[in-house]
Amino acid sequence: MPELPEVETVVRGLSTAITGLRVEGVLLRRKDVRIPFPKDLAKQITGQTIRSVTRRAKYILITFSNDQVMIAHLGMSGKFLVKQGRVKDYDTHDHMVCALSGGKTLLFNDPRRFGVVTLANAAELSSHALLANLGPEPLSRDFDETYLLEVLKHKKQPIKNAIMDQHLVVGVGNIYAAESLFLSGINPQKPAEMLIKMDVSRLVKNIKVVLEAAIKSGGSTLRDYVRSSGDVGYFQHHFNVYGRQKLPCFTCKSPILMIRQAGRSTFYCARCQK
DNA sequence: CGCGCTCCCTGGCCGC
DNA sequence: TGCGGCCAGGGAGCGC
Repeated sequence: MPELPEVETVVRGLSTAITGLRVEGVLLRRKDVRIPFPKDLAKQITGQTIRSVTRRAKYILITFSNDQVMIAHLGMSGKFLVKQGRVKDYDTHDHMVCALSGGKTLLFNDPRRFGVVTLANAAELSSHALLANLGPEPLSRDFDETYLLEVLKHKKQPIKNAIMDQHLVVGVGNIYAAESLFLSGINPQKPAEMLIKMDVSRLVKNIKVVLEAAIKSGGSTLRDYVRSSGDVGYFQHHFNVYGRQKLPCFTCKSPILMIRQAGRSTFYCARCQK
C-alpha cells in the first residue's frame, strides 16, 4: 500500500481519531508479522493514553503517556482501522486489536504480513535500529539540490533505484519514483552519477511536488487500500506513467514502457525521459 | 563495499 | 468454474 503520502494520510486520520484516548486492552491474534510483536506489548501500553500519532519516513509513531512509542510500518498491505464499538468478528488478518476509551477499537490488519509493530522508548527512538540509518525527509529543507548532488556522486546504480533507497531519502517508493522521474524528464535507468546539476535540481523539486500533491489528494488508492476512516485516496487519477504501460504518453503520445529494475516494475516514456 | 536478486506472505487477476 | 502463474505500494539479507 504505502509510500509517504499514504502513510502521512493514515497518520493524520489516526491522529484525529485516537489522540487522547486510553488503551483499555490489547489482543494479539498471532505472535508476529514481519518480526515478532514485543512479548510485553499489551502490558506496556494497556492503561496508557495516546499522546500523539506522528511519522518518520514510512514509519507510524504512536506515543503513549509512559513515553513508550509504538513503531509501526504498513509494509505492502498493512492497514490501521478505527471502528466505533467493540469488534466481535475479526477478519483473518486483524493481527492486533486495541480497545480504546470512548468505545473505539483500533485494528492493525495486514494480509501479507510485511508490516512491523514494535515498541521503543521515546528517548531512544532516533537510535532505534529501524530508524537510525534513514535519510532525510523529502519534504524537509534538508533534502535539497546540494544534498542530492553529493549523495549521487559516484553512484553507478540507476537513478530510480537510488531515490528508492531509504538511506538516501525516505518515503519515495515505486509509484512516486516513477512519477517524479517522468516530471523531471529523466530516464529511470540513467546511472545516478550521470545526472547533471539541472537534472538533480528538477528531481528534488518534482519529488516534493508529487508527494505534496499526493498528500493533498489523500494518497493513492490501489486495490484495497483504504484510510483508517474507510475513505479512499484520489492521486491515482493523476498518474502520468505508473501502471500506464502501452498507453500513450500524455505529453508526446508515444507508448509508456514497462521494464524491470531491481525486481520492481518501472514505467517511463522513452521519448520524454532521457 | 555497492549493488542486484531473492525472499518473506496472501490475495487478486488473467489466461487457459 | 477452477486452477496455475504472475503480479503487487517494502525492505532485510545475502552473495557476487
